[in-house]
Amino acid sequence: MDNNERRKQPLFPIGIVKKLTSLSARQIRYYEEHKLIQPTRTEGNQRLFSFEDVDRLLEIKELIDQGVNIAGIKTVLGTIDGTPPVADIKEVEEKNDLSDKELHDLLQAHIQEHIAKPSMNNPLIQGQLHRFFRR
DNA sequence: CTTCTGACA
DNA sequence: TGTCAGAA
Repeated sequence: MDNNERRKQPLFPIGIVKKLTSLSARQIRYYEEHKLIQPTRTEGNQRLFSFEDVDRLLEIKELIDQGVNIAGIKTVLGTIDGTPPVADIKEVEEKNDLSDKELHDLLQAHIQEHIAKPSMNNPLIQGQLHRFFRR
């Protein structure tokens, strides 16, 4: 059993994750709905999070604290089921109040043309995010 | 007692 | 996002 496997092991319930991330259960469930994380379930339908999930939630929290909204977070971290991180977001510079879908579609179109490096934490991205994805 | 889903004075 | 209800 390698370390990567350990990181994916479903281990803790939402109560523990709340303490580990300082996020509310409401937020944690909300981020799951938006495919930012993918905790497994127990037989009783209870969520079980892995170290990997906690790490992602920590990254999400950082962005939330920086004032980045869901759309912005998806742009930086990408979703669990596909959407990779994006780098260039100049295209949305003027548009500041896009809905998640509009922004998603706009970014997807952009990705088609300028295939960017899926960097988990591109300094250039984070530096501009607060300007384009302010709540 | 803890967590889950759905809903909104 | 918080919080309440009703169920598991």
